[in-house]
Amino acid sequence: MTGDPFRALGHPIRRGVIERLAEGPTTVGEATRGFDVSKPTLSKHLRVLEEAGLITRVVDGRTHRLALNVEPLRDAGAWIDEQRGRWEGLFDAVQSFLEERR
Amino acid sequence: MTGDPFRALGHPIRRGVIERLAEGPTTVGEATRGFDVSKPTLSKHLRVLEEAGLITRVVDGRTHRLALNVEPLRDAGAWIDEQRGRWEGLFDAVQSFLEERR
DNA sequence: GTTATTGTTAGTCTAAGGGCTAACAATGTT
DNA sequence: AACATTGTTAGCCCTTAGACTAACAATAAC
Repeated sequence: MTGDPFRALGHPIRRGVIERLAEGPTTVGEATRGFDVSKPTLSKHLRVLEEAGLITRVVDGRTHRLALNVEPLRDAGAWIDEQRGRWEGLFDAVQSFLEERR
Repeated sequence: MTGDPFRALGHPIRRGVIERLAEGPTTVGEATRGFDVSKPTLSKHLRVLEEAGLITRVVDGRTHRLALNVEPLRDAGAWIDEQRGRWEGLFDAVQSFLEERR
């Protein structure tokens, strides 16, 4: 888990893979079907997701079964909610702040 | 808003700036204080955040006042929650999936 | 035992990311 | 008017990201 989950989520293809896996675990082939890039490129994207802890791989014969790993997603969501929550407790301050000073 | 919010959140310095702004709007100098990189580098990071719609800038004399913009944060959080929610409705399928097949 | 399928590894290429210094622009301060 | 402060722009450098092709490894199917 050397990778940063936020960074891993920073590429649309990787988010696309996450979306597919969110509907159920599946193989590499299925999880990456339709993205218009080469297989090696997709393989790299999967590795980034794996290193960030966002997906788990179980080798099953010649196919690799992928599953979503929600913990990092939960953490990322919690961070976002935390920042949002703090900010939203400050609307009065924001209002006065945004006013031009004379 | 040409930038991708997820990508913008992919750098620790940028997340750090978000964390500071979550505690209240402030100036560039304050929001970036303590990060051990040069001013131009920080300026670039701010631009990335701005282009992703995550922060708003109000020029006030020679200082620039920054404010957090929660909408993209909310969207990002919603996306994460959605994926997580879908996945968590599947635990039975996951269990059977993860078992080795003989 | 070939051949097909699934997926990764190795190596290369190019562009973008993230850093720096030097210089500037704009405003405040004295 | 001169200087200080706040912040950006311009230009450079180096590394990493993200793509490709070619080749391989492992298993399944025939």
